[in-house]
Amino acid sequence: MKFEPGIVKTSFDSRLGPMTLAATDRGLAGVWFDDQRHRPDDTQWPEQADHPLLQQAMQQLRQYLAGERHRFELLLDLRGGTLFQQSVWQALLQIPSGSTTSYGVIGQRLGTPKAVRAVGAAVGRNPVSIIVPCHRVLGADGSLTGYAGGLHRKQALLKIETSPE
Amino acid sequence: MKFEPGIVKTSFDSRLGPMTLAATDRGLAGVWFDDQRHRPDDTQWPEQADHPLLQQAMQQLRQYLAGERHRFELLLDLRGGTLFQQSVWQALLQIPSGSTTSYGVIGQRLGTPKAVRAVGAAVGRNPVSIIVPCHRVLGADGSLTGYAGGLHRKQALLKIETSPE
DNA sequence: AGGGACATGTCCGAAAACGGCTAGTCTTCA
DNA sequence: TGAAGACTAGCCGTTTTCGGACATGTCCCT
Repeated sequence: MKFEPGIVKTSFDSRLGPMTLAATDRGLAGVWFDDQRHRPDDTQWPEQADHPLLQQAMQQLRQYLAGERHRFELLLDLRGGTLFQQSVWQALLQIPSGSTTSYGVIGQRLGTPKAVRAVGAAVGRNPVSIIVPCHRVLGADGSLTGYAGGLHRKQALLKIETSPE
Repeated sequence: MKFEPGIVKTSFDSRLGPMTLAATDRGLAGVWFDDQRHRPDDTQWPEQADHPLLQQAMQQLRQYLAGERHRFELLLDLRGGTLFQQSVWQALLQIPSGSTTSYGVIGQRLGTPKAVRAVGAAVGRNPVSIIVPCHRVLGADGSLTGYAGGLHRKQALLKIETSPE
C-alpha cells in the first residue's frame, strides 16, 4: 500500500489500546491499532496532533467506543490499495452498524463470487479500522474468523454495536 | 526507474535523430534518442516546449553535436535509479571530453572491482544520454562494446569529441 | 460428518535469468 | 614464435519469474 507524501499522523490511547490516525489533504486515510498486522511503516510521517480532521476522528472514535455513537461523519481518503481492494472497502461501508455479513456475500455483490479468499485478504488490508467496518465480516457459518487487530478486539467491537443503549 | 509527477518533456530533431528531453523542478532529468533502449514510458508526461531548462539543454546539445561545444552547463536531476546506479552515473561525469575509460576501471573507482557487468548494466540505464557521457566507456581492450542508442551513435559521438576543431 | 481439491487477487520472499564485462585458456594461421 | 580470434568460467546489481500464503466457500467423494 502506498501513501502520498503529504500525509500527517497522530496517536492516542483508546479503550482498546493505543492507536494511530493518518490524514491526507483529501480525508482520513488510516486508523490502526499500534500492534495490529499489515500496519504501514509510518516512521517518516510528520506528527500533527492539532490537525482538525484527526481531532474530529479521535473524538468520534472515543464516542463510538463508549457506545455513544453509531455512525461516523468523516471524509475518507481510501485511494491507497488496488482497484479490487477499494471495491471491497466500499462494500464494507454498506454494512449497517449492528449487522454482519460474510466474505462470500461480499464476493457475490462484487460480481466475483468465487474470489472469496481474495476478499478475505482485501478485508484484512483495510487501512481505516473500525470506521470502515471490517469487523462486521464473519465466516459463512457466523464464526469469528480473523481480525488484523486480534479476535478479542473484533468481538469487543461487535459487542458494542449490539449492546442495548 | 521512477520519475516524479511534476515532470515535463519536449522533443526535437538532432543531427543523430529525433530526441526527447525531460525536466523536473530540480533539473534536467532525461535525454533520450526516441528509438533507444531502456526508454521510459513518457506518454503521460505533459509537453512544455518553452521550458527554459529544456530550451537551454536543446541548444547546448545542438552546439555539442556540431562540434562547437565540449562541456555542458546544465543543472542535472539524477535522482531516479538505485544507489549503485547513481554512483556509476556520477563516475561517468568525471570522464573528461575526448578521453575514454573502461567498465572495469569504473568498478575499481567505486570500490567494487569485480562488479563489472553490474557497471555495464548501470551505464546502459543512464537516463541523460550524451550529457552524462556513457559513450566514453569502452571494453577493457578498447573495443566498442555497446550503446543503448546504437553503436553507430556511440562512434559518432566519440568522433565528434576527438576531431580537430 | 469429515477430508480434499479448487477457485481468486495480492503480497512477499526466494530463486533464477540477464546483461553495454574480463581475464584466462586454447586454437589457428602466418 | 606470436598475434588475433573463439570459448569459458567467474563476477554482481537488477529485473523477472515463480511458488506459497492468506481473516473463505463450494463441491464432490467417502
